Amino acid sequence: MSSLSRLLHRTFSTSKTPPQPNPNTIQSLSTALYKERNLRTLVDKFKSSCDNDRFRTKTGIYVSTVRRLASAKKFPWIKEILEHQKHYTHDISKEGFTVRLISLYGKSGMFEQAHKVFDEMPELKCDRTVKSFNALLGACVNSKKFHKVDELFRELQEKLGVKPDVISYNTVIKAFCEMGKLEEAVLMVDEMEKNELKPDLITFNILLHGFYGKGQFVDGDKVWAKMENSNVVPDIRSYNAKLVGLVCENKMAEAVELVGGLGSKGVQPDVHCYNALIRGYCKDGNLEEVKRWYGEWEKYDCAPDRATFATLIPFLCEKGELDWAFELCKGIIHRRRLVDGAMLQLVIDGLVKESRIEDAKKLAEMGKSNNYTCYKVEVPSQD
DNA sequence: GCTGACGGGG
Repeated sequence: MSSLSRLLHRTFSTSKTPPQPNPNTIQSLSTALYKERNLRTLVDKFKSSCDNDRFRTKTGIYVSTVRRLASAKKFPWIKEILEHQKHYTHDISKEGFTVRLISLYGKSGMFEQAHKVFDEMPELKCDRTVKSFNALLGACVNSKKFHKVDELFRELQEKLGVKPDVISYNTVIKAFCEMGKLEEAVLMVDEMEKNELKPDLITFNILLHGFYGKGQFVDGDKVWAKMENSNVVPDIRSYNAKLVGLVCENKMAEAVELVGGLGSKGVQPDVHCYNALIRGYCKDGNLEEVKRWYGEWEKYDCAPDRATFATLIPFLCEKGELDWAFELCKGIIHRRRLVDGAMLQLVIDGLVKESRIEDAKKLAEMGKSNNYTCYKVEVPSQD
């Protein structure tokens, strides 16, 4: 047990230290080759680990491995490890396992492959129920083939004789919202009700996100009213959908009021609320309010995260608030999940522009020792 | 256990 976990951790952990980054071309080429070799090793280790029955139950490792390969655009390797799964005839005949493959292909944007697995299910001796039907719809959405979703939904219902459930409808509604076809999304709700399926919290959240996100408050409020009439209790995501809409429309006073009122509704504000407000004030160019809200973190049950800094740091650089940006970077640079190399480079460039070469070098040095790949200090010429 | 549905920036 523990030896398997240790092996898994050693092999598939993402916290492996990359080699020393270097802006020099030859060096960065060798870094790229190193990464490539590393990923190839990962693929081989993954495939051989699959022979272990317990390994194949580790959904999380499948997800993180495929995600790493997808972000490196190694799509043939994704195909290699997922097609390899078909050797495990006992597993592949279980719908849950095959659904996993379909959904992993979908998350990698490989809809064609997802569809192929779905089509092969009969010959893989695997039953197809509404579960794999939904997995395929979801893969279609995740691959951003939104226009295909509705067609697939109609076509497969007939072909397979499956009866769609709430999840099927929610997936199609999501696709319509993504395409901005909000009226059609609402028509789908009518259709599901006709088929005696009740829209649930997720249905409403998808719609709220669609309408409010496009600044359509009147229709968004209609969805909200329908949600309440259906005795569906809004959660933090429902409120955040509205909040994002308010922030997009620069309605900051209403946005603040909304967040302030959450407590009395028994809803705990989360990091998305704060980021939305900070984003709004950055968009407004309102440094005072950005400062004020940033300081509010500790009063609540959340901490600034990657999205916070991704909003805040470019804003501070633009405003010439290099002191604050510099301090923030120094504080979070050892936590890679919070800040990326592009953010550091922004601050370094800002410092250089103010002729604070020593500070720029210091930050670049810190970046280097924390294995960031982006840390160039280009000293402007003196003339 | 066997994950099919809702989030944020560039």
